[in-house]
Amino acid sequence: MPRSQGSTERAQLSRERVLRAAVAVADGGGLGGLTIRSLATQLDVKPMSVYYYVANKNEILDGIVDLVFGEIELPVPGGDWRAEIGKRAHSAREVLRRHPWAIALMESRTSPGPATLRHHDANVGTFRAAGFSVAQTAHAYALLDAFVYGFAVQEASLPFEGSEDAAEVAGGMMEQFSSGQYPHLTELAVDHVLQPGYDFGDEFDFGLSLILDGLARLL
Amino acid sequence: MPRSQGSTERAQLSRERVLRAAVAVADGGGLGGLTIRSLATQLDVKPMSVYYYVANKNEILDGIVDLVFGEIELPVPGGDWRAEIGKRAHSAREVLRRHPWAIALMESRTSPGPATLRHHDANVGTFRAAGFSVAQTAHAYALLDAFVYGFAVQEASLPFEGSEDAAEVAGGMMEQFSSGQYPHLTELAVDHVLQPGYDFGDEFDFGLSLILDGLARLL
DNA sequence: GGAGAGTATCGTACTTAGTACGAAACTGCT
DNA sequence: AGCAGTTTCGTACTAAGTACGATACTCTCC
Repeated sequence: MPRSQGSTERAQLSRERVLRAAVAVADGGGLGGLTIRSLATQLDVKPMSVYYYVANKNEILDGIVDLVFGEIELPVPGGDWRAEIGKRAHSAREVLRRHPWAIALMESRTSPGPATLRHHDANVGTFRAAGFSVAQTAHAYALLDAFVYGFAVQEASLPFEGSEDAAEVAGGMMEQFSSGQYPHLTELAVDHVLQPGYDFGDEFDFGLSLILDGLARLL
Repeated sequence: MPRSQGSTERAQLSRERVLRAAVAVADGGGLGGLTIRSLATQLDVKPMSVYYYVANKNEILDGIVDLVFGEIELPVPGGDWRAEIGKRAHSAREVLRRHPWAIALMESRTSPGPATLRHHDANVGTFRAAGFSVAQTAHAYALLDAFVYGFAVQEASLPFEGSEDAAEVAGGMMEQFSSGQYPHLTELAVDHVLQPGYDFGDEFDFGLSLILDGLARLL
């Protein structure tokens, strides 16, 4: 019974709408909160209706990973490679921050969608245009992406957001720290991480610069 | 009814045995294959028996993450920092290769166990002993771990193991490649990744060296 | 050596989630 | 109107986490 009463006109479903709604649900409640039923609720339909547009939940997961890849700004081959690669690294980090659940997914999905392939192609192309050999490009891209993904993993696992609430969260761990068993961790926490103004996110630029410097030396 | 017939003496359960069995199940069938029922089968008991040793499945997940951290070789503060840090990076990579499911877990768990804390403490201590300032240690460790985790994520998402079967797996993707839409990816695949002898794992040493070189320059 | 008390294991059953199967409601054509 | 194609939904089965309480075994302490 589509578009039932004619008055409360409900937009048509579509694969696109299903996947976008899935992203919204995951953003709100994590991957665990994404169930066919929660997705159906979000779309204001009954669970089985979404199965007209996707074969199964796996297809939804593949689909939203590709949507996320599509949100990352593409580097432009032929431009200033440091700027282009840096730009897309920052963009990727932002996107993964917006959709932390995507990191876990990218690991388990094995069938890349078109946005994913386009994304990788643009990156590889940027390195090649900058003068990196094919082998060097493989090295560089593997390293850079390992850093971006890994940083996102770390950032996602932080139990706090920003620097303000770091202190209180750390309070709980401090009980274990105060046993004196972890002196170096304690020092790092007390003298650095818990200081006002500390933002783990700043570590991203340090790492990115170090890596880009190292890569530049290859040329 | 413990140790029932006296003859088929079944070893006592324990939290330790439960967690080790959980690791074994996850190693065999991935995180998805780890259910209370599959775990119980592995232990040769009935599902509810494991709940005597753990409060819920979450506790199992926290527990096995800590077990995995415990498998990683610790660096020794005060030794040759490059060697020590490099050793633990390789060890971490090996361990994460043995237990690929652990990567996804580390992201979502927020209550570190003792092995986890000990691990981080040893790393931080090694940097400090090498002469890195507290702030530099934070930079260095964040960068290094981002790389190690990120590399593990990438390695886990490879649909093949070793270089032999790369070719056939790539065959499927090639259909999309051959459309000519992804020229740089195609070049990378054909001229490099699919060449005999290519092993993605080798990229690890390149990245690790580049990072350690960059860090050494800080001192 | 029997009576609790404590320890370890299990049976039953409820809940949530994915989804197969087919019915039903609506659309546009003829 | 009648029919075919499209879209949505109702019912129901299965798998998995786990609450609750029963059951069986072990270890004191008299």
